[in-house]
Amino acid sequence: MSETGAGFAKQAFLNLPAEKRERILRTAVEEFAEGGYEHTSIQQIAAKAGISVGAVYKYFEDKEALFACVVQEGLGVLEQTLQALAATEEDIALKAETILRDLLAFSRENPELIRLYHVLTTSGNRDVLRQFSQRIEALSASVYRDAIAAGQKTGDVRKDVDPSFFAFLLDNIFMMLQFSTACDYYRERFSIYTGRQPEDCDDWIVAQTLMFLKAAFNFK
Amino acid sequence: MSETGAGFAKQAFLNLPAEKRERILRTAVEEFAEGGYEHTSIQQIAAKAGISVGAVYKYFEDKEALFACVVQEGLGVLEQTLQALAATEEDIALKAETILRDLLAFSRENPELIRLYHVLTTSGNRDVLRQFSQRIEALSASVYRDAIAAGQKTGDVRKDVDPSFFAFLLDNIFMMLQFSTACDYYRERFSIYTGRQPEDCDDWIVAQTLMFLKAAFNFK
Amino acid sequence: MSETGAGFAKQAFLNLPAEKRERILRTAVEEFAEGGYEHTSIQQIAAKAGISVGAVYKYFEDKEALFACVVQEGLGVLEQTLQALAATEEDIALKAETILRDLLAFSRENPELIRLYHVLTTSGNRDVLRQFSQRIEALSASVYRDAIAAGQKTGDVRKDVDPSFFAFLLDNIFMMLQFSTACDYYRERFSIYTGRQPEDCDDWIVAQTLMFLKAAFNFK
Amino acid sequence: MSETGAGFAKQAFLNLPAEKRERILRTAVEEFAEGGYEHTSIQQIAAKAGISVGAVYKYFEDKEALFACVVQEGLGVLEQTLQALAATEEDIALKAETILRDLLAFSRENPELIRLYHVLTTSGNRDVLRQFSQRIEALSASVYRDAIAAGQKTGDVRKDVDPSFFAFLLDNIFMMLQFSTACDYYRERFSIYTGRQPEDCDDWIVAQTLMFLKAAFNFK
DNA sequence: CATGAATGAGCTTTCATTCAT
DNA sequence: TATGAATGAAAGCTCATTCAT
Repeated sequence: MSETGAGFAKQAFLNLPAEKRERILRTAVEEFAEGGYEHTSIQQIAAKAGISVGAVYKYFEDKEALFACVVQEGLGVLEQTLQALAATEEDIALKAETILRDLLAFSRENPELIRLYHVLTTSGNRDVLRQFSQRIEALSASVYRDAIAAGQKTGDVRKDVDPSFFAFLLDNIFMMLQFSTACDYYRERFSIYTGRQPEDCDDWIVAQTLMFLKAAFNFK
Repeated sequence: MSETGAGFAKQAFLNLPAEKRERILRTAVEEFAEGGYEHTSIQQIAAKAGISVGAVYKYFEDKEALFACVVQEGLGVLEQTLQALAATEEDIALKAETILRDLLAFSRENPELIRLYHVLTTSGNRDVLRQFSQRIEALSASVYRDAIAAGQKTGDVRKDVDPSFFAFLLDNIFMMLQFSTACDYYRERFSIYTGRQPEDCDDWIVAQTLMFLKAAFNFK
Repeated sequence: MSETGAGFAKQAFLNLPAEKRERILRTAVEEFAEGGYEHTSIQQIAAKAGISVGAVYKYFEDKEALFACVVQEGLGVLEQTLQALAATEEDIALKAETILRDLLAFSRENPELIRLYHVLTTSGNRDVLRQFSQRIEALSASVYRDAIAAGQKTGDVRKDVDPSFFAFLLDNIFMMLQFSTACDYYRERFSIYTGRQPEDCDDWIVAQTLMFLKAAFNFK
Repeated sequence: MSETGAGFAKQAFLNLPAEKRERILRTAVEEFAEGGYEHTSIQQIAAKAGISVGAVYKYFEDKEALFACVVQEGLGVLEQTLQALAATEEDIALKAETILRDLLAFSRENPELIRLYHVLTTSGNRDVLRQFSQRIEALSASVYRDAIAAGQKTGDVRKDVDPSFFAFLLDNIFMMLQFSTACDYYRERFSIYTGRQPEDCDDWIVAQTLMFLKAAFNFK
C-alpha cells in the first residue's frame, strides 16, 4: 500500500529495485542514527551504500529530504508494530504488558530506529517536525487514548482522569524506556539510576513498570 | 567547593574575573541551546561574548570542552534548584506538587538550559556522557530515591516497589514535562497529544500529573 | 544549401526529422539565451526538448558543439533578415531607415537570438569565435561595406572615408541598439543615458539615430 | 578619498596592507577578465594571489561580492581616467581626439579592465547591474552629455539633436572600440571588418573615427 | 596574555559525460 | 538507436584550530 520512500524521495528512487532501495535506506538509517544529522555526510552514506554521491541527489532533493525519507521509513516500521498491538482484543492490563514487552523487544532489535527518532527530536526544521509529530500522533496517541477511554467505559480504568493527558504520560514512559535501551545517554542514565544494565533486566523493567502503571491507572 | 567551570576549563578560565567567566558561559549556553552543538560556531560565541576566538582556546582545550563546561554549568543551576527542594521537610504529596511546580517554572524561566540538556543527550562522546550522567545522579536520582525510600518508611509510599526504579520513572516524567515546555519537538508533541499549548495550562498539567503520581505511588 | 545544424552537429542530428531538429535547436536557443552558457545544463535542454540526455550526445560531440550549432542557427535567421534588407534597391537614406527599423523589430521579436549572440561574445573558445566572426562578416560587413561603396559612387556618401571602417562603425551602432533592446545590462544602460525605456521609443531612436548617421555619412 | 574595495568588501579586507589588497584585486581582475565570472573559481584566485580560500571569505561575503568589488575597482580607474579627460578645457574637436586616443591607450594598457567590464554585461544579477550602470552614468554619460550640450551653446555642435541620445551613441562607439582592442571576440570582428589588427592602427582608427564623429556632430 | 587573521580539510550540491540496457 | 541512471570531479562555502603579533 505505502510505497517505500514515498513523499520525500524523487521518482528515480521509487523506480529502483527494492534491494537497492532498502540497502540505501538501511545504510542511511544506520549512519544518521549513529552520528546524528549533522555528523553524517552524504559521501559517507553513499560510500557505505555502494553508490555514488551523484546518485543520492538523483534520488533525493537534498540531504534533508533523505533524512526525512529515512525517518518516515523508520516510523512506518514502528507504526506497523504499534498497529498490531492496538488490534489485540485483550484485557487492558494484559495489553499493557504485551505492549511494553513488544516495545522493548523492538528497541532491542531496531536500536537504530529508536536512535533515529531521538535524532529527529533535535532537528531544527519546524516543518519536518510538525509533519512527523502528526504522523506519530496518528500512530500512538490515538491508540493509547482510545485504549484508556475504552478502559474507562469498562471500568478497568478510573474515570476521573483525562485520557489525552494520561496517554501522553504513558507514551512518555514508553518512550524513555525505549531511549534507555537504544541511546547512549539514556542507557548510561538508566544504569546510574538503577544500578543495572538495561539489556539484562527486561523482566524486571516490565514487572516494575507494570506495578507503576497499574496503580497509576487503577486497573487490577 | 565547586569553582565555576571546574573540570573542563583550563586554569586560565578559572583565573578570570567572575563577571567575564559568567558572561562567556551564559553566552555559550544561549548559543548552544539555540542552535545545537553543530550549528554553533566558536567565532559566534566569541563575538557575542565580546572576546576573541584565541581567548576561547586559551580557556578551553577545544569546542567539546567548552560545551561540556557549559552543560556542567547549566546542571549546576538545576542542581541548586533541586537541592533546595530536597531540603524541604514536607509531606511527600505536597513535596511532589512543589517539585513539579518548581520544575515547570524553572523550564519556563530557563528554557535554554533545558534545551541544552536535551542537546547533550544527542552528543556522541561517551566519556562526557558518563561524567554528566553521574553528575545528574548525584543531582536528582538520589534525591528522588531517598524521598521514596523515606516515604516507604513513613507509610506514605507503598512498600512493594523498587525505590530506584520508581525514582527513574518519576524523573522520566519530570524530564519529559520539561522538554515539553522548552524543546520544539516535544512542544509540538504535547499539543498534538493534549490539544493544548504547554504554556497555557500549568495548573492542569500539575493537577493531572499529581493524580497520576499519587495513584502510582499510592500516597494520599 | 545550408542544412540545418551543419558543421557542428553529428550526422545523426541531420538525419532527424526537421520538426524534431528545430524543436531541439529552438529549445537550446531559449535556454542558452535565458541563462547564459554556464548556467544552462544539458539535462535542462534535453528535458525541455523532450529528448534524452543520451540523445544530445548522439547528436552533438559535447556541450560546446551544441552551443556552436545553436548560435549558427540563430545567425542563420539574422542572415536571412539582413539579406532581405540588402536586396532592396532603395535610396541609401531610406535603406538605412528600413534596416534600422527592421533590426529593432527583429530584436523585439527575437530577443533570445540577440542575447544568444551576446553570450557568444563572452565565449572563451578561440576557434569557435573565429568561425562565427567569419560568418558574420559574410553576413553584415560586406552588406554594409558594399552599400557604402555604392553610395560613394552615386555621390550619396562622402568619398573621403574608408568604407570598411565606416561599415564597422555602422554595425557597432546597430549592434548596440539591438543589445539595448534585448540584454539586461544594456537596457539598463540605455535608460540611464536617455531616461527612457528602450521599448517605448522606437520612433525616437530611429529618428535620432538617422540624424546621426545622415550627418556622419553626409547623405541627404 | 575612496578606500580601495569599499562597499563590497568586508572590513577585514580594508584592514589589509595595501600591497596585499592590491595583489588580491589585481589577481581577481585578471582571472575574471580572462575566464569570465563562471569559469573563474575562488580556489583559482586564492592560489594565484597566494592566500587561502578561507581568507577570501574573510574578505568578501561571497564570490559575487568579490566580483562586484573587483568591478568597482576597475571602474574607479576608468573613472579617474575619464574625469581627467573631462576636465580639459579644449575645443570640442580636439577634446574628442584626446578622449579617443586616451581611451584606446587605456584599453591597450588595461585590457583586463575592459574585459572585466565586458564580463559584467553578461552578469545576471539585476541589483549589481543597476548599481554599476548608475556608477557608469555618473562616470561617462554626464561627461559626454554636458560636453555636447556645451558644444551646442558655443555653436560647435548642431542644435537639433538630443544631447542624451547622442552621448549614448558616442559612448557606444567608444565602448565598441575598446572592446575591439581588448576582447577576443571583438578583436576578431574588427579585423574581419577592416582587414587590420586593432593594435597596429591606432592612428588610422582615430583619424577615421574622428571623421565620422565630426560629420555626425557637425563640428569643424 | 590576548588577538583575530589565516588555514585548509571537509561539506553539500551540480552537471558534463558515459554506458548498460 | 534511444534511454536515463550513474559517475565523480569540481565548485562555493564553513569553521575548528593555530600562531604571529
